Parts: sequence; C-alpha cells; structure tokens
Amino acid sequence: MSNAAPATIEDVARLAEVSIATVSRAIHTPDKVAKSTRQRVNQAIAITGYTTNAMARSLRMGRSNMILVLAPDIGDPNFSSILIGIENEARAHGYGVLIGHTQNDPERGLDYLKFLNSNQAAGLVLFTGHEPFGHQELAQRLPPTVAVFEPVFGAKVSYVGVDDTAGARKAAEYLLASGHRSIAFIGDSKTKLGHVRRRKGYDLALDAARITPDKRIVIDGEGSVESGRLAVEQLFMRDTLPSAFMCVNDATAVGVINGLAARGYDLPRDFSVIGFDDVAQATYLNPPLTTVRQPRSAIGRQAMALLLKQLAEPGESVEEILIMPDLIVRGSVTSAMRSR
Amino acid sequence: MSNAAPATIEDVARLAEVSIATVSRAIHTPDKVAKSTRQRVNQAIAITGYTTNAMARSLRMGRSNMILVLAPDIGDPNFSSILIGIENEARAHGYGVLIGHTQNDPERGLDYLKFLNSNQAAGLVLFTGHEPFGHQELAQRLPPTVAVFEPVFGAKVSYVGVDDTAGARKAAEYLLASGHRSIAFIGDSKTKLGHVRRRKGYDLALDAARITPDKRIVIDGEGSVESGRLAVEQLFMRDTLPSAFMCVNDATAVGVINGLAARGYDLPRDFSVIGFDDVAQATYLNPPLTTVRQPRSAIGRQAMALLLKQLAEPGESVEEILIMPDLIVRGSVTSAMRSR
DNA sequence: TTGTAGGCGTTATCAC
DNA sequence: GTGATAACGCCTACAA
Repeated sequence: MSNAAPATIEDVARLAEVSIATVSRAIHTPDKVAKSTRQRVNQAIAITGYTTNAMARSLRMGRSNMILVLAPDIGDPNFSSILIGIENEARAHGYGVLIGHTQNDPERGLDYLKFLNSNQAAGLVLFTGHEPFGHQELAQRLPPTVAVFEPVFGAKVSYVGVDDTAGARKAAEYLLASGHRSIAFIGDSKTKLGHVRRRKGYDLALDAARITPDKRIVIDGEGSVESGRLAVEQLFMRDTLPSAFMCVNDATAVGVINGLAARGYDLPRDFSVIGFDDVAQATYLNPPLTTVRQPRSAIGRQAMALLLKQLAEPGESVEEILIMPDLIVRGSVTSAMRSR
Repeated sequence: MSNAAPATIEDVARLAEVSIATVSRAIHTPDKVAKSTRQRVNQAIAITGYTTNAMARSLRMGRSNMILVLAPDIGDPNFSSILIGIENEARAHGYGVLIGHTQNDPERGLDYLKFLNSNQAAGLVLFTGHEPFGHQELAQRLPPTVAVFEPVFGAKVSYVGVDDTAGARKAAEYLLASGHRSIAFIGDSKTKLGHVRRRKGYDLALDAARITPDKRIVIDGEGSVESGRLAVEQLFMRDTLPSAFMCVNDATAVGVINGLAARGYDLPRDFSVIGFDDVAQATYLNPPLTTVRQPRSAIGRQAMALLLKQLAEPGESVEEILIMPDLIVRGSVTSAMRSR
C-alpha cells in the first residue's frame, strides 16, 4: 500500500550516524559494539521500522534460514499435524518453514528445485516418497534432507516415520485376540513401501498365531476410499468374506465400512474393521473406527530435529527413525464369537 | 550431495567465451543476440547445468516470481482444492507458489511478513480472514493482495469467494420446498463474516416464505464438529427440536448428525440435515450429506487471475467477486411429511 | 570500537 | 551485437 521503499541498513546507518558495518554488527554481534552506539542503532531501527532483507542476506551468506517442506498432496489428512511438529521445532531454532505443493508434477518439482538451487532454503523435508524427479542434474545439489512419513524410494536420505510393521502387527494381534481367525488385508502389498511394511506386520502376527494366510482375502488396493469399497465387492462376489477387515489405512477402512453398509450389513455386529492412521474423521464414523494412530507431531518434531542435526554437522550421515504407534480402540472391532 | 557449487552465469560466460551480459541477454532477450552466439551460450548452459539464481535475480529486480499463500490452517478441507486452482493459474503465468502456515500465530505471521518485506514474493493470497497481524509497520508494505474464501476483516483488500448468502438461501429454500417449516440454523456467529452471510441467506428464504423466524432454534456455534453436537444437546434439553437442521458448514453438520444418532434418532427419517461446503467426507456420512458445494477451484483460479491483474496494473483497485454455488442433493434431507 | 571496501549472482545502462 | 560496469542490500575481513 504505502509507496515508501522498505528501510535498508543504510537508512538506519545514516540516522544513527554510524557506518552500515556497525549497524550490521549491532544486530548480529551486539557485544562487539559500544553500548551507546548500540542504543542509537536500536533506536534508529525502531524509527525506520527496518527489517533485514532476507534475500540480500541469504545471497551474501550463501544460506537462508528457511526450510522447505515438499508435499505432493497438501490435503493428506496426515500432513497438517506432521507439519505442525516440524514448524514448532524449526521455529524454536530460528528457522522458518515454507511449503511447496508438487502435486506429483515434475514441472512443479522443478520450480522448487530451482528454489533450492539458489539457496533459498537451508534444508528440505520430503513428504513425497521420492525426490523431486525428472531433473537429475539439479536434484544432485539438494541441501540436507530428511524424508518424513513415507521413506524416499531407493535413496540414501534420512527418514523419520511410524513403525508400520509394528503398528500393523499390533492391529492384527488385536483382531486375533478378539477371536478373529479369518482376517482380510486390504491394501497395496507391492509398491508402496509403507503399505508393504504394514502387510508384513499382518503376516508376522498371523504367523505367530500359527494361522496360514489365506491369499484369497488379501486384496489389492491403493489406499483410497474407493479401493476399500471395491475390495468389499470383490470379496462379496467371490463369496470369501472374512470376519474382520484389516485396512492399510483409514481411507480404505471408510470404503470398507461403506461398502458393507451398502450391502445391508450391520457393523460392528456382522464384521469387524480396523484401520491405520487415525484421521480426524475416524471418531465420527459409524461405528467409530478402531485404528492405529500415527504419532504425527512426534514424527514432525523428530524429523526437524534430525534435519537440524544434519544442518549443524554436514557429515553425510543417514539415519532412520521409526516411531512406535499406539492402537486406538473404539467401536469397530468386536469379538468374533458374535459374528455369523 | 555433490560438493560442486552451482554454476553461475560467469561459468557459462567463460565456457561460451562471451561476457556475462551476453549470457543474460541470450536468456531473456534471445533476439538481441546473434544466432551463433546464442547457440554457444545455450550449449554452455546445458553443459554446466546452469540455473539462474532466483535470489540474486529478485534482489536485483526488486521483485520475485513467487506468490505467497498464507493459511491459518493447512488442514482446512477447503484449502487444498482452492490452492490447486491458485497454482494452476499462477503457473500458467510463470509464477510459482509457496505456502505459509500461520496457525493464527502473530510470531509466525511476522516471519512471513519479513519474507514479503524482502521482496521474496510478488503477490499475496490471504486465506486467513485477516492480515498478518500485530505488526502494523510491516503490514503496511504488503504486495498486491487478494483474500480468498474468507473476506479480510475490515480492510480494503480484494476478495474472491463463494456467494454465501445466495448459497445458504438455496439450501433453506430446498428445505422449505421439502415441506419443512421448523428449520434450525446451527452455527450462528457475529464475528465470522462468511457465517453472518449464510445466516442472512437463511433469513431471506424464511422471510420470502413468510415464516416468522423462531429465535429459539437459531443456535450459536463456531463451525466445529463439536459445536454441532452441542447444538443438538441444547435443542434437546430445551425440547425445541426442529424438523430440519440447516448447518453453517459441513463440520457442524457432522456434529449434528452424530449428536442425533447418539440420541438414538434415525436419519433421515426423523430429521433432515443440510450442510455447506461439500467436504470430501460428505459423501461418506450416514446419511450422505445434502449440502452446498463450494466452487473451490473456481475460487482459486479467479483469485489468482485477479491477483495477476493487480500485478500487471498496480492501480489500487479493490474488487469483490462472489461465485454462485450449487446445491448438491444427497440423502440427508427428506420430505417433512414423514417427520414426527 | 569503528569504518572501508569487496563480493554474493543478477540485470540494466551505457558505451563501443 | 557485444562488453564493461554500476547497482540491488547485506556481511565480513582488514585497516585504522
């Protein structure tokens, strides 16, 4: 609105009747400047409303104090809480956070690569499951990076996420403890690393219970609501309905619950369903969804802590931190005894 | 990863055996440089993998090609689709988009103000309903700005959003057409401008139908799931249950539906419920929610178009664009004849 | 304790 | 058509 150009360090210097060097010092190394001068400078800063030009600063220093968080889908229900964990930790250490939305589009990825390439961010948090792709030359110059939530596909990048296998195992064991013996697994067992790990937890639990897995009730699905609904249809058509559904995530569980309800079944009387993630919606489902809760803010916090560590000591250390999730028991699982 | 510093314009110049000025021209005004030279330059660019340093560029030009989108809550179910509209339009005009998450925290707002203050973004999109607050001096120097979704409280800022009044009126009229005469309004508010407008639509519809509004069934609420649930309790306690609930947004509707279900009522047989927003979840509710759909991507697109216009002609024009929403009929409203 | 001056990577204004 | 060169705003040796 106001036309006046923002005050520069020079404006402050002139007003305080010192050199710009002194102003800079008064700001960054106050003890290296005489008390009286310092006061004059501070006054001048207050009067002019001076703010250091972050761009000029970064250009000179070859490093900014912003962290870039790259996400393919801002709408992911897990994103927001993880982000808050990241932000809190970042802010506590003087970093700001900027978010880039890639939509899994290489063009957009390139935009952000250029952003990084000109030192506009000191560090990178990847929520994408992969590096910004399609532009190898640029992608080689990434700043310290940590992947969050989803591990980066085939790369040597630090990772902080949930212990999918252990979490899924907890879920499966809970189903088993409730007396279920015929437990379907709905999700992607091949490509999505996180899903594969959850599947493994399922296998482990069944194995430990000496139950031979029934391949007919392990259904593919990419983790969408629709995929859950489709799985139900498939199972129904084949007449291989299980007594319980273990879903790779809550979205899938929503689809399963819906599919079952559409078929006229009564939940949780007729079937038990368990999810993974604990999205906000889970409480409001009918029945309220029993699920495994993502330790979201812990993931964010730890990821940022790890990134800060890498920022401090640029050694090429790659760490992987897996956080143990809790089972959240609500109403969607009941004893198998009551089933059919 | 790789230690080599990114190539600069100077590296390219040296390799192509021209001056840096020529390189710059070859990039930005190719016709002003001889064909043969241009080719040499392009080759050198390819070899070195040069990308122009956006920071240096912006510093020199006093203007960047990034747009900053400020949101208080990234998790808002409306945000993601609006954002996509913004991004598509921005990208089509050579702008990149960066997102700042303020969490309604002045400290964080200040961070982004500084960002803006150093010309790191050419334009600003406000999703916040207010300007970054608590820092008047800085907030005066905002770049061209447009508010989206929620109008900015008491300010002369362009705004693009849904026509709340018309949308709410459509909803109320639909309820009326279904025979309802006792229609509660849940989520009344004095502070949230959008909510005030929706209330107005409700009033208008009732008025046109010559129904005297019953203040006892207009319930306050801030638009959360919880507020919807509470409203039901309140109405139940007072024994002033209406035949239909018009909710200020879908979140409130979720709460209402839940509260009613918890009380043992059967929807939509016993009560009709209508929402506003059409969040992704709406389809999966039980019953599927009839609601007014936010024209999200249109809002985003138009907002960005407006911003681009302001960017092109820095006149202080302030426009307000209201987009008409559609009613999405699903299963949560039935004829009043069947009710109690 | 303070000031001078060089340079971070660009673009733009001059000359040639 | 091309090349010096002066900014943009800042930080930091190096001098004083």
